[in-house]
Amino acid sequence: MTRPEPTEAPRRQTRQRSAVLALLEQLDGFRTAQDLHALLRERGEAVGLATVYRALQALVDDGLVDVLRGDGEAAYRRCSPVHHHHLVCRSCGRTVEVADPPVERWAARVAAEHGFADVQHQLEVFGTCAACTTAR
Amino acid sequence: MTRPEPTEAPRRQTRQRSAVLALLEQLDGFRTAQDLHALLRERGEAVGLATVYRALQALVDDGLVDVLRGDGEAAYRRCSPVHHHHLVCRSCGRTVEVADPPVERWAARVAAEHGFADVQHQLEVFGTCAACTTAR
DNA sequence: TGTGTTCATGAGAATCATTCTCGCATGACT
DNA sequence: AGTCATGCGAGAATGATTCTCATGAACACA
Repeated sequence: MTRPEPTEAPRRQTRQRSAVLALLEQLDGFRTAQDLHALLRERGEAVGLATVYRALQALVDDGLVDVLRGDGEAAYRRCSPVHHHHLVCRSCGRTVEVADPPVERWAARVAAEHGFADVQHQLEVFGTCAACTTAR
Repeated sequence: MTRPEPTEAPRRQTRQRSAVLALLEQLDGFRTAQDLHALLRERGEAVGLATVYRALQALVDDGLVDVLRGDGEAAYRRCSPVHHHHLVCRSCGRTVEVADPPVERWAARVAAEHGFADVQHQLEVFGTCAACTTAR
């Protein structure tokens, strides 16, 4: 009811897509597509930039990766498939996944009060992590 | 301690900036810079696109306008200067400002638990408003 | 109210991330 | 192995935003 998925596209497994996912698995924090592309090249994995974008989109569609839109460029991160939010260090990018049932309920209630239906919400928390705070 | 504002730039009042702000006052919902530019031209207000961007940035810096980054393009809206969040209709763009003390506390607590300092958060709720729901 | 200094404007070029095009390569399935 | 749709790569195209720089307008002060 929330996700009809009419044209269930058969996803094909290729070296490039595996490489992108594998790289994301090792990283901890949000990275831009361009960053990921550069990292792959450094490691000798020859992957085109357009392909990185396509792979990331596919992963996002499959719910394996989350997107964060900072100023101008989008950042991606391997995430758990259950609904959650992020606590992101604005200095080093380290990220913690956090759940918050109260916010879910609050969003639904406020939306209902104003007559809004089919509600979604996005919540991100930014701060400076302990390591970065002491390091300065 | 939260806003040092070291180089308090003297903001100059010009016809163009007033026009942008005046237009935003009349509109209800988030609009892109390009939209605003087009609207101004329709109304006979000759304003350059670059100037619209500059004016919007200034307004955002002054806390008079809020930004929303959808896919690719940023949207702007005249908002109250107190901290709040938005309930946005994804169909017609109509927007309601909502406050939520519990979320504020929750964000602060979760951040503290993970050792994060200097915390900020962004929360937006999207849905379909009553008018758009019945109109379909 | 004149006048100079300084900041703002505008047209178009430049930048930058992202997407598209299209010919070729390669998975998946028989 | 053979077929064939799907994915890939390089570079062009797109589209939003920012920059450049010569000109114009605000503001402070005499």
